[in-house]
Amino acid sequence: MSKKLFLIDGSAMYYRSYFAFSRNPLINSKGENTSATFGFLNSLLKIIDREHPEYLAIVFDTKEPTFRHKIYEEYKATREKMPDEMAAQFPRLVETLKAANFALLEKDGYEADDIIGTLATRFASDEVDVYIVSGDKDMAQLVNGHVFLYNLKKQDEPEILDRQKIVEKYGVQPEQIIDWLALMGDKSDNIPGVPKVGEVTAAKLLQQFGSIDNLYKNIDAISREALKKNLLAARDQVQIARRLTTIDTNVPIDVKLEDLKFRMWDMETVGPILQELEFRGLANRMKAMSLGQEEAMELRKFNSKDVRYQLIESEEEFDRLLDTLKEQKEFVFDLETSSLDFLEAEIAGISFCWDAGQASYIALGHEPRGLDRNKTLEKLRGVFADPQIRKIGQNIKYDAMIMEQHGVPVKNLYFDTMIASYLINPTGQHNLDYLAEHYLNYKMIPIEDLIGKKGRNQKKMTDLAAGLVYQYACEDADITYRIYQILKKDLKKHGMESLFYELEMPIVHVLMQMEMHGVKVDRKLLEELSDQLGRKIKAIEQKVYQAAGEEFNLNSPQQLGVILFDRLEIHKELGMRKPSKTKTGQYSTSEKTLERYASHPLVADIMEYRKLIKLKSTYLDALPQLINPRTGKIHTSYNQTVTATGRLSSSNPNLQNIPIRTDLGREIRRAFIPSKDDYLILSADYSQIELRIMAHLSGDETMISNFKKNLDIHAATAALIFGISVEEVTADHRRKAKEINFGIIYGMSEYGLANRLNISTDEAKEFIADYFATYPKIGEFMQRMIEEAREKGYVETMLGRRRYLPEIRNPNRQIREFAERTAINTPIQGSAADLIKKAMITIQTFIENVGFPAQMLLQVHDELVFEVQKKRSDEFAKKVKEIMEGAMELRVPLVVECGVGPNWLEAH
DNA sequence: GTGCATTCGTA
DNA sequence: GTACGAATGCACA
Repeated sequence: MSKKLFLIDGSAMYYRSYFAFSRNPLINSKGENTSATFGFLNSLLKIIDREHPEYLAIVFDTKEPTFRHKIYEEYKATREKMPDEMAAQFPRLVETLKAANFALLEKDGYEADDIIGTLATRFASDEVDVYIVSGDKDMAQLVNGHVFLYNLKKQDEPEILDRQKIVEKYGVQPEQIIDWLALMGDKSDNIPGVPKVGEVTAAKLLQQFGSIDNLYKNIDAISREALKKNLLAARDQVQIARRLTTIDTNVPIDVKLEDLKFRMWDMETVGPILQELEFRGLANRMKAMSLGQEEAMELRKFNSKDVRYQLIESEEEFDRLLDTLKEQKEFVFDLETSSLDFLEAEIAGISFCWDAGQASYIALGHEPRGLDRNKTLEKLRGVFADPQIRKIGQNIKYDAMIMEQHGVPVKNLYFDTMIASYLINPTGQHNLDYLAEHYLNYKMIPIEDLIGKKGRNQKKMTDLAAGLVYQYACEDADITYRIYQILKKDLKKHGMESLFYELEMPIVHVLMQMEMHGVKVDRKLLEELSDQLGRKIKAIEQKVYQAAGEEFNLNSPQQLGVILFDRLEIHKELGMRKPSKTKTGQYSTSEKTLERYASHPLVADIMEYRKLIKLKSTYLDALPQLINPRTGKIHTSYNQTVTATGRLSSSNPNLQNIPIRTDLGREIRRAFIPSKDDYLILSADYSQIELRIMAHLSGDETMISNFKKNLDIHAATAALIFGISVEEVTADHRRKAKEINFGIIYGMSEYGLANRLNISTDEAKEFIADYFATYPKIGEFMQRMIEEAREKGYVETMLGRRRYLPEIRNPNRQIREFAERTAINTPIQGSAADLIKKAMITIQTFIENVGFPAQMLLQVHDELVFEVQKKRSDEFAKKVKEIMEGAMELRVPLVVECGVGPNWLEAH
């Protein structure tokens, strides 16, 4: 067997690694972006693990110009500079690679390609096969019987290209690659080719003529005149291109094969660096590899000696488990169920883990049999209800709710790995599969292996035999436990213990109560409104079709645009221009665009149609379908780990976007009613919460004093920036001031404000200048947030919630400025989220401690909605107001407005 | 069936 | 100009 020499184009691999993570960069707790280093090492390990090369070298480009620049000044001239943020990671990568013993090569004046070409030519022999890892098709010219291209693929198998595969892939022999590239040019290197000649034409020409020289000798054999003309015109250019694309295989570099011998790294040397980078999984894997046990890092499967997964099917076994469970201070529990909807879900079984590598699965609802469900759950009540035993889980709210649905209350929800991961990096992923790979470098058994792919034929857990499920279920619990051990320490390191244990975990219980209780809606009212709108919509539809002269899909912005502006050309009637086009080249037909053409009766009708159809389809028709037949109520899900800022989100349905701004839309709120006869709806909302938080965070004296005087903040702002008295403030003044106040929270630019207020950029600029003159510390605050993001890599909220902003150093202005706006907005929006969560916990505790006849129903970012017994609603409103206003001590007062009524609409 | 784009509802 | 989720159409498989 030949020995293998791997020659890796390090610069190319570095680029690829960086961009693989650019959407979701890897950031360690120090805020250092480690994406490129991680990706690079990962690729390297993959190769080594798979191929066990005897020799390996990593080759880099240098910054010095090469002989190609001398031949052709424009060489690579159009290539974009490496992003700063990417360049910043390079020294770290080199440091790591050196510590891991890799042979690194570079030489001024030569590209990595040339060095690789030289070494490949020098060392390829009957004894040594050379594999080039580059991704660049230029390298195909080097391929021969002992030189191959090796391309890493995203998943599974790498692609290995030998002579035959090159011919299949490109349509030319390796010896023809140079000519082929020269004919078609290379955009990324700024080498122009022959106009109109791409991969295919170039390959055809070479198949016909063999080489460029021969092609020009027989140029008259080309019948297509245009092609011939282009070829002739580019003749000199093609010769230059040939020289540029030819890889130099005679680079004077003093390297012997023995210098490239791959020697396994020493963990003593790389270990500390990997630890600094916080590459835990990778470090484990490298350790395993260095010990010569490549498979070891695959976490042991159920049947291996270190993992004990147990299926519990008999009462005796269960009783033994229960006895041990009772002695634990903490355990992971995880349910397998028949459905993701907690009201529908049947329990298939429960897995437990309190020691890494050991887990048990209690089969309760499998085919053909399992333990008696009710009896077993009854026996488990004690441990679940025991507040001394800490419960750990992944997305524990779901499991706990199902237990409660089955009559088993769960006390002491101590640790949710999903939430912990969310706090460490809110913009990342938090599903168990991802966490397992990220923290443990372990690939979970895919659930599809068990229940099949999504779709009609997907099985339910309860359809399967327990013997098939338990390994999967035990693995879930085991992995969750291992991740828990890591994340627990991480939270401490990040200074997030109180945020986690005192805010996020306690809120889980509150959300559970809200979701399980649900909110009553008046189905009949919704149906009546729907019928009413349905008739109106039909009428408008007919009118529009008449005017258009044909029927089309009014819901399709694409078709609508064509009808309005190509067919009817309504812009001409109005003496206006066509609207701008969207990214995908269709006419914009958004509300904002249509507004401009609204004087046309057809457009006015379409706008009305849009409004009505939206209300009907999104709310009136959707909500009744989500009423649970068992409870007669709507049970939304509150998601605690999706927003980047710390807010909750709501889905299935989203009850955080029920209309309020238009009268017709508001009517939908009339359908949200108490679930009991003698109850009322209470709505409590924070007044100007985000502005108040900004006043607090900035410490701006003027704004603080405005709030302390309990002034109408927008009017007060208007008076100050326009230099008039409060009495002189008109509605228009106030509106403008309000826009600026809001705009500031969003980190707006003068351009944005101008757009919003329909004024010139200069005027907007002036407004903003006046604003900052009025509230000087607000401007300082904004600057400070941007600075903080630059220095630390993240910004944080009042309770220490973080958001990483790697884009803050992005050289692309648009991207960078977006990050700057987020740096301003996130501490404000996120602190408001912290605040209301705190209030929710206190209110829920109050309700439960006192047994108050009230229930929290909804949270809409700055508003809480309850149902409360009529005769005690005043008392409750007072208490809620007191708690919400006292949730945190700020430099400004917090103001909460309460309203009660027979439904959500009238509670406002 | 899945994924993206557009639009529009909320704070 | 921040933060979301849902309905719809449409191009792809």
